Amino acid sequence: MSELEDAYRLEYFEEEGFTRQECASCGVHFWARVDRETCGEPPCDDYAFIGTPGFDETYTLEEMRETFLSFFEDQGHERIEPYPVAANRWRDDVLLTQASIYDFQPLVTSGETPPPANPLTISQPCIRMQDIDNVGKTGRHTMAFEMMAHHAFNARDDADGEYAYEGEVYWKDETVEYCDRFFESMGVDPTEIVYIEDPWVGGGNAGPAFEVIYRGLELATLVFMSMEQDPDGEYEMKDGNRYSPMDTYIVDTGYGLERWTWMSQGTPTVYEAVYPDMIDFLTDNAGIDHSAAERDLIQEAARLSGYLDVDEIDDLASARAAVADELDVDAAELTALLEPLEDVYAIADHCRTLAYMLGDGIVPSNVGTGYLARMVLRRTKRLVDGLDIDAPLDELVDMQADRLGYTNRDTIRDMVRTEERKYRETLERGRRKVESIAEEYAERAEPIPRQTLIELYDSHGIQPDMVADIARDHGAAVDVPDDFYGLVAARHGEGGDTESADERDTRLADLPETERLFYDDQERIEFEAVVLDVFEREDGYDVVLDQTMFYPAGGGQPADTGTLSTDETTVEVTDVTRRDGVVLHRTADDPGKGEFVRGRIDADRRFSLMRHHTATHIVGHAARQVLGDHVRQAGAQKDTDRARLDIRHFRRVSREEVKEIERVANELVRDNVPVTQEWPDRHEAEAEHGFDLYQGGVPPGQQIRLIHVDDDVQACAGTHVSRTGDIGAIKILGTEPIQDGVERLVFAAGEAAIEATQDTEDALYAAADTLDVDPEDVPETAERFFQEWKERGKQIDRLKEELAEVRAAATDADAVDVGDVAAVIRRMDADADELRATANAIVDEGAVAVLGSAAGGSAQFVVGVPDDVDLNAGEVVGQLAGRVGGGGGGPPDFAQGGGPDVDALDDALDDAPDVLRTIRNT
RNA sequence: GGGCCCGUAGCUCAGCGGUAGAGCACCUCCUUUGCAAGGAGGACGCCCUGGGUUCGAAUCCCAGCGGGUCCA
Repeated sequence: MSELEDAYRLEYFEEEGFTRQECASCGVHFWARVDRETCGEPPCDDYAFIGTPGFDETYTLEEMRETFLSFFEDQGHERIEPYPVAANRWRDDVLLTQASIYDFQPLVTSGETPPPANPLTISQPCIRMQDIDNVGKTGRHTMAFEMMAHHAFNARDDADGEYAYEGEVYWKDETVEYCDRFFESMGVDPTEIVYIEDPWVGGGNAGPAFEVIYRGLELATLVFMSMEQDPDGEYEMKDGNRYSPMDTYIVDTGYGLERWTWMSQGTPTVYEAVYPDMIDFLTDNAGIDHSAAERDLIQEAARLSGYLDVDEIDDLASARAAVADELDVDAAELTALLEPLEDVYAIADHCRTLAYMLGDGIVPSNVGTGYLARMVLRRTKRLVDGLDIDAPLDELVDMQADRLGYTNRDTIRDMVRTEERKYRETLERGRRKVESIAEEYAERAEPIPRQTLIELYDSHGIQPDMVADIARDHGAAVDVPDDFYGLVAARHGEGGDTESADERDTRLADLPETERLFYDDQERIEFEAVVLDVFEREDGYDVVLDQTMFYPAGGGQPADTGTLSTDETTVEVTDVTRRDGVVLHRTADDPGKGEFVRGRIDADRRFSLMRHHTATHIVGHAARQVLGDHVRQAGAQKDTDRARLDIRHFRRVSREEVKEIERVANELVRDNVPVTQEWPDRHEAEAEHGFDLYQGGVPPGQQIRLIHVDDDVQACAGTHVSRTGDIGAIKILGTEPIQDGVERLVFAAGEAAIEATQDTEDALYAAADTLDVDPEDVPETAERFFQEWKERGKQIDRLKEELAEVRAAATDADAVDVGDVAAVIRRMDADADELRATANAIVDEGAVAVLGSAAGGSAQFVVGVPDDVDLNAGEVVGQLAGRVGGGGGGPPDFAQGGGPDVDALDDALDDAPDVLRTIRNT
């Protein structure tokens, strides 16, 4: 780490008279214009702005954002619109946007695509779930925040590769100077600013960085991203990995909008500065009312709250006690005073988090970002209930959604209400389950075991403290282990990383990118090309051409098939893939390197895939119109006879909605609008259409291909029909839930739609034929038949009872004396039900019943014994069944059994009297 | 995407190889007519679907469908 020391010696520091100093308390190195004892950051120093704002003027959140952005605009930066908080919309390695630099990873930072502007400034909404436990308690942590930033993307002049930007815009000195100047524009005395050296590591990159401290508060972080992970790298960073310099180097700054606003107001906590209206509403509603003395105490405690960071202290209670000690008040009293306020702060923050998430189209679910949204919502709900706030949660979230300017507020509220209902149901289910378990253990005077506790949480989502509460009411003890969540994690085991060793074919890397002709004319099926190379594979050959009409598998569209012909031979193309821009045609035979070939693709297959692909766009578009703007693609797969589109939605799609989607989709087909493609600059496309472009993933490159169908625009590499009318018809075949929050729509397009409809009709006609009614009468008739069938079942049961009684009445005839009781031994070939009923009837007459049957292909016995007779029916059956090669058993008064040897049945029954006598006598 | 739990009467669930059960709700009668009333009787089940194991499956195994939950 010390190897980086030189990286912090800036000319700017020299010119401005900064000196490098070491904190007497924590030992970190920092730069300041005047000599200091400590680094300025808690716990080495206290907050020095609570009640005494640190800037000349006070700002609201909106004013501060605007001030920052226009300051950097004046310094030559272009202002960029913020990205969604759902970062998985443009990258697959993270779920949520946690910093402004996320917007530009990985394609811009690696130099593959250019930034939307350079340099640029932005205020990016972010969500950091890892801060969730700190929210409300420290006074400065928020889960949702805006990171104001300016970025500059530089590439080394001596770099080997080609990069989407070149040269140096600016680097460390300018970045620190901008920071100083922005502080000065706020009226800050520059001698109070401290730059702490704090190397940064994250996401495979690293570099030197400064934390910027003013009056005890970290207001900005200036990161100089310049290294990438490299096992042979010369620098070892704090994460234990080695890093080496990279060809691009990037200024990555983060100015916390909320903290700057807070600094300007000097309120006890950041929350009061950021959303004062909501805090007022919540405190009022929760009935929190403080005396002047209490308010003073709260303010005093706030000054010291910087010590409370649950990540850095062992025990919140003792840290709180230390604060109480300092203020000379009772710790319990202080806690009682602060805790409701902390919950109010947390609620306001969580509601903002939810507004961002749901507003940006995250649908609550059991996976991915949806699961995070669900967790936040449930936590918020618990806090709201804990404070007895009677405003509905959807209204609280809506207050933040309104403030943040979202337009889909009705959908947001709908999703919140749906989630609340699901949570309530889960809690009710859990309560019943825990109650019955608690009663059981209370009765046995045992504590509820850990294993049960863990299972309740893991399988039913019931928090251990809730189990403890309910158990106490029922008088059962619970032992909640300290490392409870660790035990849960252990239950899940280790998730092994699967490494994909992608062996690069050097011959392949030397080949030029294959020209893709299918974009020029998507309906052509023949072309000519030159075979550039042929790779022998285990099961055939991969043929590389200079240009091709074959579509390689991708974007949920399967590859084309067809033939490649030379003058001498024709080879079948069975699969087509694309690697690093090179299209590989899999064939059974080698057409010959350097040969001139005519390619011909299977037109029926391709056109069917095209119809399904365009239909997928249309169905998605229609679903968005019918279900709401939050609907987006979660996956898609096209085939020749059907396609499926997985969409994010917070409810099952009803039959009515399916019909409506189908109607809207077919309307678009009948309108016969043109389907067009274009290759605009990616940033222009993003600016014009937003990230909803990337329904099927984010393509690399400076230019991206867009497909327009009516108002629908998507980045898409697939092949499409030229007019919607070419699809013919779209038939939605069904829906199925893929996971919570994701519904699959299965549909067929064109001829496949007709065939699918015919298949459905065939099934109906077959049913109608069997029932011998008209197709339209099938539902009614089926209903009637089913009712009648059930009625007959009952009737048969009644008749069997009667029959059994009649049979039993004839007992005397073939009764045998077995000691002092009578036994009826009889063969009657009937099913098990009848045997049982008859045996029961005989037992009611006071006799032992031994019945045998060969019905149903096997020998069966039923033995019944009256209450007052000392004979074990199970033993009898066991012995008899043994004689027919099987087994049996049951309770002492009524047993059943049998075996496969039907021929031995009569002999077994003949032996039955002896068996009975023997068993009675032993 | 992975793990775990659950599908039985209208509802909530028990039963976990041997004749399908309880509470609530429902219907009839009695007693009362005071806030979850009491008593007697009654009706109500493709035990999610399809395979397998077994003499025998609601019960065990496999697959599917449906619901829930935890984790990444």
